[in-house]
Amino acid sequence: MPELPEVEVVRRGLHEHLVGRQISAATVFHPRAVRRNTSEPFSAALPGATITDTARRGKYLWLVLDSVDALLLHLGMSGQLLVVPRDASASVHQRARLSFADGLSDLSFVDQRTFGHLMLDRGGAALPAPIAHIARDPFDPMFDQPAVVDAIRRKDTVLKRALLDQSIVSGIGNIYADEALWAASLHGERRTRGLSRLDVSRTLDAAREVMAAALDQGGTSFDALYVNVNGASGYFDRSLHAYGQRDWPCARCGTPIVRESFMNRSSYSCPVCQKRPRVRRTR
DNA sequence: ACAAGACCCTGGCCGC
DNA sequence: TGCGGCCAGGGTCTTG
Repeated sequence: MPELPEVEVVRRGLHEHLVGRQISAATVFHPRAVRRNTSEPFSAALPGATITDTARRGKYLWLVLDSVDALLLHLGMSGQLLVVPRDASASVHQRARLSFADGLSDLSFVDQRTFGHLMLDRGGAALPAPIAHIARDPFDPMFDQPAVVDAIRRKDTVLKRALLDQSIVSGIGNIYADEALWAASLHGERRTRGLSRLDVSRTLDAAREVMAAALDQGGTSFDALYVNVNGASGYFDRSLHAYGQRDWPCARCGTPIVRESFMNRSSYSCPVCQKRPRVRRTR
């Protein structure tokens, strides 16, 4: 499940393998992979373009092209970008493929659950238009933490929901949200308006730290669906303290970690270190 | 304007 | 063994 660290690992791999190469063909195999465009722009606009750079914001990454266009990529939950030999047979779940003029290798986009997608942005802006609403992530040099802290505290919502809101701070998904909350000893259901600036800031620091640690180790992987461009899985899951650790002892106090339902997904936390707020009675 | 829930999708896994 | 149902969950859209 790619969040910021996993996407960054992929971006680095793509940068190493793709910059300077000229695209010769772009083929789309599944309409959902290009649902925010049609498939036409890919086959029409990409051939002949040279990849000059790569970039990332939050969980989105993009290839900068000398044609002024940008090829935006989002991995969704199960997307993989694989640099494969040109004659390699396609995975069953291959959704799109780029070939290059040098013929050295292809880029294969593989995505079992089809939440990932490609977008062609023709604006030429520094930040592609389709992700103009995505906030800076905690690794962005321009990330303004005091402003983000205030934005979170202005929201009428709970802390975990705010952490997952990509328009406030990007890159954090369910896994790193749970890890950051555990590290900050805060329950995700805490109302953001009742939190101190310090508590919110500590949580953001924790998110940055846990994602940095994951990045050092090549990203997190749980179900072999996430792999980097060479097909190697990350292994940060061995270092998790909360996510997926139901019934395992909390590393701080030994209390078994509990799983709770939240936003149609799972939240993991320590019932002692992360005190659940009292539910406000609504008459 | 804003918050919250629905929906999209596939395959592994579980219980019956 | 077969099958229904659940689970994983980011982002966008719809509803309230």
